[in-house]
Amino acid sequence: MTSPEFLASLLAWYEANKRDLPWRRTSDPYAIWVSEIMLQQTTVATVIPFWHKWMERFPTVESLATADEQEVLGHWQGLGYYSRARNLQKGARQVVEEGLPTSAEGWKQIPGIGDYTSGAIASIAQGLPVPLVDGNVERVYSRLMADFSVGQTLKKNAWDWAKQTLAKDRPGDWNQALMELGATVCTPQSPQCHACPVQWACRARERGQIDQLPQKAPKREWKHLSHQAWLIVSDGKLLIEQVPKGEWWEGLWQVPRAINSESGTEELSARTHAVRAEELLTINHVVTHHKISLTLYRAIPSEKTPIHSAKTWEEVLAMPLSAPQRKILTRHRSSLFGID
DNA sequence: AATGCGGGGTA
DNA sequence: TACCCAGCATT
Repeated sequence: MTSPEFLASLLAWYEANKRDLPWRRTSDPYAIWVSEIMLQQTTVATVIPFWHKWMERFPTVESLATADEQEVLGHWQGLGYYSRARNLQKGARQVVEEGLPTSAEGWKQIPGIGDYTSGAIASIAQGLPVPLVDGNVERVYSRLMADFSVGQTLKKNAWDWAKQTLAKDRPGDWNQALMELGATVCTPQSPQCHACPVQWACRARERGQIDQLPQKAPKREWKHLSHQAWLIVSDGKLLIEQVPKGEWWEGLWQVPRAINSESGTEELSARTHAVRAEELLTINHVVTHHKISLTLYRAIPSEKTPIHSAKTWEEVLAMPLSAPQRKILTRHRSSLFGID
């Protein structure tokens, strides 16, 4: 498996078939770092436009380190998992203080960087001989070696294999070749085995078990959540608030929201000094293993309602909002004014 | 080892 | 709806 033929076949295939991704046109460790963080649990196609906009606004570690957090979150809006953005800025500040890490272990000390990302930056941006395992590598490994294990066991086996297999003279290309194979040929559904440069080395293909690998872990149960949000309009402006620290969507903005219950209604009433009126619409939002039902109500402000902090529709929609808030506000506005 | 994170595109 | 994406941090 670690034969010279195996390494040479995959590397040659990579050279001839690699996608032209924007972060492959730079060797700037910061630019590659940004791409790797964005690519955590996020597809390449989604990331590309965000990466361009980010690099335009925050072209250097210094520019990110000194940026306003609201602007950082704003540029992340739509990518999700916002702790990635907060950690990226923390990391930028750390690097400005201490300099760039010079090893995978060093990168791992930076918030938001774990086993995969430290290996990726060290090997791709710095040419260091360290392995990596992501979802692609795990799948490629499980098929090549016909490993039917699941979860942590599969992950550990894949790491052991990646360490042994690593092409130490070209670690960055090798790691990307493995991931590229998984992303474009050895795909989860309908893998293109006939186009695979190492099909001759694949035990799952030899045994006709490609469709059974990798083995899936049992899926988790859905958790159902019900939230309510209040649309408090005064003089054409909406009352909004920043999500407090420790809550979901911390640091983003929202129209006042609580769980959809008696106590939630009381809480919102106490917080906004408004009175809940008619129901406007409900949206469903799915994230990870949660199904969130969010209902928007109109609410009537009182004299004590802090309407001085209200903002126009345009201002609100320009702020960093959580996905469900953006969805429900956009949908309601279009039903009001017939615009998107 | 399991879970929280609180997204999003695609078949 | 199901699947899963260049995962990480916390418990």
